[in-house]
Amino acid sequence: MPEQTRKRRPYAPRVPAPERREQLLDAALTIIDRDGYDGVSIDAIAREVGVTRPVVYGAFDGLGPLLTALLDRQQQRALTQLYGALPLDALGSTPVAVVERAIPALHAMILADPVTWRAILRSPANVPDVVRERIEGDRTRVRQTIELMVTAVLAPGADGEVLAHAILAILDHFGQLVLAEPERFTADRLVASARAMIGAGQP
Amino acid sequence: MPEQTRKRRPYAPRVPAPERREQLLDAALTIIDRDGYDGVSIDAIAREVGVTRPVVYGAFDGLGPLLTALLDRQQQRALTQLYGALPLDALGSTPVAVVERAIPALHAMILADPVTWRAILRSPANVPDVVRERIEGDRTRVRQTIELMVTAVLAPGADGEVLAHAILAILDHFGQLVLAEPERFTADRLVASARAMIGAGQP
DNA sequence: CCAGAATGCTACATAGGTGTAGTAAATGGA
DNA sequence: TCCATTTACTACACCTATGTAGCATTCTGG
Repeated sequence: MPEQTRKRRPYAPRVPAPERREQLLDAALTIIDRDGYDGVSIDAIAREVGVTRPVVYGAFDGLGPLLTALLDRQQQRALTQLYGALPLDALGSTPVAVVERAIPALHAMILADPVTWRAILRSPANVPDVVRERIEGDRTRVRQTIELMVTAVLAPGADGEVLAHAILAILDHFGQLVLAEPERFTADRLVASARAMIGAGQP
Repeated sequence: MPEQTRKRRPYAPRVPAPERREQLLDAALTIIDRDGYDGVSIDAIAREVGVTRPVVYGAFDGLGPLLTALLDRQQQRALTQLYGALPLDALGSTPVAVVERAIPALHAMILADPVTWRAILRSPANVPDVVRERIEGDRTRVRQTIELMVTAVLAPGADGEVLAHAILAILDHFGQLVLAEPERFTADRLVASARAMIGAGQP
């Protein structure tokens, strides 16, 4: 009987459940960074870790819960970084001063953890609903924070809502530029342009 | 033999090839608008039209070529609209004047053909390569046009490249706001905010 | 009215993904 | 040492999508 047990797959190293969960989340993040959100699937994650699908199902209830857990893990990190970088104590400061503090801080923040920020900034509209709603919610909250800063710094008559949208759109796009070409888009360069935009004639 | 010909599918209306092609492109656009780019597939398009897949393959060589054809059709329309709305004769004008002309024009343009613009503005990173490259190329060209306008209007020392990125990011996002909530984000409101941003103290 | 061209359908093979039931191996404590 | 637990694997059933070969139907011009 030579063909009896035809090459059983070698066992992957046995790993306790909690550690396996972390490992799977890492794998998911790696895939997102390498192949984009489209590449993420239970199957791809299992392959990335060198394990079979049932192992993944043993650790998470499916792709949605897994990605939610991934967000849970990255979210605190990211938001902490972000709120640390935003000059929340902007009251009484000038717009230019705010920009000159915020942009370099955000620039450094992104380059310090590019994988996380690529996953957030490049997150497309087609991610699983759980993920999209989550990221959208965070964006909204950040935008509202920006709105507070805007109305604190600018004339009270300004349209804080729209300005906050515009600022976040710029920051978002600047972030993507930095991630794509860090050497070309330095903090100084972005600050200079931001300063030019707020109006060179500002006090 | 009662079960001999078990319900053959009723023939869809016969349509000459060129008309069928248009119909399929319309269906693809409808699906993109309704379900996003993820919903688009040969299968979905065939279903949308009420026809079987081989019919689609008879008209196009696959999803890539079909979407390319769709872009071909929408592109001229969109770019014509866009370059008509952009104040290319900006030299000698003030930034505020440029904004006051451009934003209402863009606003009207988007609301006049929301389906096309949703397909462009919401196009995510994960569309088929053909489409992504195409839209990216167009964006780059538009951005370069903006860069020309910027350097024409602003001080020659300004960083045209970064400013063009920022402006396009804002316009892009404003477009999405208008598409999402046209009543809330009127042209006037967006113009006012843009004016505030270029600096209230500008001449 | 009746070919033959044009158009549409069925059916199949292929590929990748989901989720699960049942089984096999490793591990640690009695 | 041996058994129970934990962990991992196999195998299957199912789904959706791609792409194609061959057959069926409709239409049109002679």
